[in-house]
Amino acid sequence: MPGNLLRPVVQETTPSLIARQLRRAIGDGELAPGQQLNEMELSRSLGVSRGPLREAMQRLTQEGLLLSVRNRGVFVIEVTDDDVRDLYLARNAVERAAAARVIAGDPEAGADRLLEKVDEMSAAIERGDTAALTEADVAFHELLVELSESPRLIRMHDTLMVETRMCMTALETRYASHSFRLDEHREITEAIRAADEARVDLLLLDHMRDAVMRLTTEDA
Amino acid sequence: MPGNLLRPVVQETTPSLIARQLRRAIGDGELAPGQQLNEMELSRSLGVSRGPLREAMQRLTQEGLLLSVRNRGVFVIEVTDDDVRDLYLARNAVERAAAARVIAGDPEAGADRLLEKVDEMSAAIERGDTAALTEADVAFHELLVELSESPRLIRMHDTLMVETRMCMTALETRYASHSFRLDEHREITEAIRAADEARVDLLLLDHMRDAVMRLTTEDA
DNA sequence: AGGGGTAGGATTGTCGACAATCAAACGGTT
DNA sequence: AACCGTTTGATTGTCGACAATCCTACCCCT
Repeated sequence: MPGNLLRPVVQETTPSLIARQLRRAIGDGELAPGQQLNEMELSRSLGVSRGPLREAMQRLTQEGLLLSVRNRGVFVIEVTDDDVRDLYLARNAVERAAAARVIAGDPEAGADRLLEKVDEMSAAIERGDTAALTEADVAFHELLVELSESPRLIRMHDTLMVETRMCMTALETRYASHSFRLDEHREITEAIRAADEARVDLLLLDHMRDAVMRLTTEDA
Repeated sequence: MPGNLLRPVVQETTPSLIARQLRRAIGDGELAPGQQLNEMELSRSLGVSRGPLREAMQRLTQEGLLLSVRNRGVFVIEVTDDDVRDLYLARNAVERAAAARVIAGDPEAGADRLLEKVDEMSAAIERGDTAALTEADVAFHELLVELSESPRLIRMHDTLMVETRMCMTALETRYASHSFRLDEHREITEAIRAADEARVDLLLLDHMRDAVMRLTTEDA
């Protein structure tokens, strides 16, 4: 036995790989909101046939990232202000539950891991690297949900975060100066360490409200 | 203008239709947990080609209802006790947020609609119709989330409810005598009407705990 | 008898081609 | 000039066929 470091070989399926590529492209804005996805063109640039590509697009359609219109094609969704509000409502629901799980589990260890991400944000701010800041911000929330160790919360959250990333890149200009958000993340982390669920709920809600304000024009 | 009652024609896409069929079949147990889905056979019985069927299966794979293994095929997921717990954890997260939205909106109207479902459950119990009882139970929770008017909560919840239904039908025997759950639903409804969010949270959590207890063998 | 290797059958993965549908441009008519 | 019908080009929807992979059963060898 050459050690336990040989994982079971799980070949990922092709549509799954393509789907991930598309998700990244949407999140990074390479595929703009409203844009139609030309199957022939996309399949060529991805080096696959239309079949697997179509299967991958169905996955994103199910996630709500693409909009499929019969005999017309699939389009990247356009997020309205209402969508942003709904997006953060859903994120709040998921992250709140995840935080509760972390608190019920090992809040100390979780807080330590989360602080690393806060430090990354801090470093990104020092360098004035807004892209890295956004990444660290996203990573913080993804880690929070991962720490819950709930497959379903994680899956739902992943979908929501692609949309979030899409909004952030689309409105990068308006989203620029969020240096003060650093403190918000730190407070959330410490509230988790203190196992103060009520306070975490409150802080998360505020955090989401801030983001919505920043990402929408008219506020509801 | 012949009235405003002509909706815009939205042709549903074929994979979407197939996906719904598959979801229903899985929820009703026609496709048993762990069973492999033979593409050729299924496509014949659905009257479509393998292409659209595969696209539909990718949708369910994304939802977590099917498990796709490369070069082996797709299988209906088998829900372990851990899965049941996670399932209800996720459901609690979604329904809790939905209830909060209802309370923030029009709790009176929502409670009225919910009471209808409770009455349906009551009627089903009178008739001894367990199938109808299960349906009404599911309908109650689906309505609760629909009332939130949150597209994302609704979409996530729909997925979770297919799994729930699958568990219920798989363990129908053990799940039989849930007459007392009627009161739980009524209490939840009235707590919503009273706009007592904390109480709704508590009742929902209890409700979920009950269900998990009933659907699992070993309790965590 | 046990183990390993090998052929067979079946299923999935991928591709290319054809049919169906749609949006836009064109041309004719009033 | 405005409107309507038609044609055209392009894109999607669907299908069948071929290649790749895997599981099973069988056979041979030790």
